[in-house]
Amino acid sequence: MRATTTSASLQAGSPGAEAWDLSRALFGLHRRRFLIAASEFDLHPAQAGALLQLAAPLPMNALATRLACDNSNVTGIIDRLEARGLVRRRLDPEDRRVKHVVLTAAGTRLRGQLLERIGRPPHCFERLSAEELRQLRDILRRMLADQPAAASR
Amino acid sequence: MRATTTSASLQAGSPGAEAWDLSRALFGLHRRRFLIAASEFDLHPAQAGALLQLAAPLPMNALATRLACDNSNVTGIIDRLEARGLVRRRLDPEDRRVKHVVLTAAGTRLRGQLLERIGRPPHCFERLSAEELRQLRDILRRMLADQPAAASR
DNA sequence: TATTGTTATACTCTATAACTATA
DNA sequence: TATAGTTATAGAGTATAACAATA
Repeated sequence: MRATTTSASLQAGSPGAEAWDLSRALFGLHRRRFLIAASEFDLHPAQAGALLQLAAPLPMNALATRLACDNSNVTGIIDRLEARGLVRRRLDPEDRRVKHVVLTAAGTRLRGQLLERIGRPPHCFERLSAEELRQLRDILRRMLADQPAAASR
Repeated sequence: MRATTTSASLQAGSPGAEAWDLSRALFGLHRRRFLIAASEFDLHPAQAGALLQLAAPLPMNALATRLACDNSNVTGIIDRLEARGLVRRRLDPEDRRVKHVVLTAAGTRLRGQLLERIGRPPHCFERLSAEELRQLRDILRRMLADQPAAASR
């Protein structure tokens, strides 16, 4: 027995708990697609993950937070993406400690190709009716509204 | 312009496409939780991923498929989990080429602790009503019904 | 004094290819 | 001949700690 503040619909065996279990099964499917897509572009998973985070320029620091890894790892990952001409470092004129990671044209193109692969809904989405897809979208919208990308729990 | 066989509710900008985009945002959140939980138990992400796959014993081979990596990687990952007393290799009496990876008592315990961390729905689930959680569960159930864990697209 | 990013180190993961044992 | 798993190798990721530059 554990005392929690969780609402009834989120406790073990509840609809919420089961919905999260099923979500995690879907994550596994997505993860495999992601790994396969990354390898097809000769990207290490961590490199592909970094590229995907770079919809807009991001300080090294923020990138480390999003990738849930140490700052020192980002140095190496960005080094190699930079050597491949996919990103560049841009100094922040307002705080000269900070470096922003910016996609090059080639990086933008490759990121787009990566998104074409993993951005397409998986086949199991085709099992749903148009009405169910709308319901799913609306529920996820409400769940994720105003959630900063780098958050959280 | 690309010719696809995708139904109207899955094309770019459609409810289905947006639902998938939002799902991927949720995956990112889950991924960060997973990485943090793994490091708290001194597990490399790949080791934690392997442990999570081991709800039941699994041949090395099948584990490699689920982790979307080469067989040769699984050898090292399982070596280290075995050295830590979390899993053991069990020979298959029917096909002596095959080794099944089985959780030890300690491995079962650690896997349970890991699941306590990442198996709890994230805070954003609390934004949903009981009715919405039921809807979400039902939609995901239909989407994932009869999908083998190691599948697919 | 704290923060950003880098470097150095040790360990782990990853893919590839070659190898052994078994089918 | 094909498959399951291991080994060897080279390159990359990962955490930790120490460091320089900047705030």
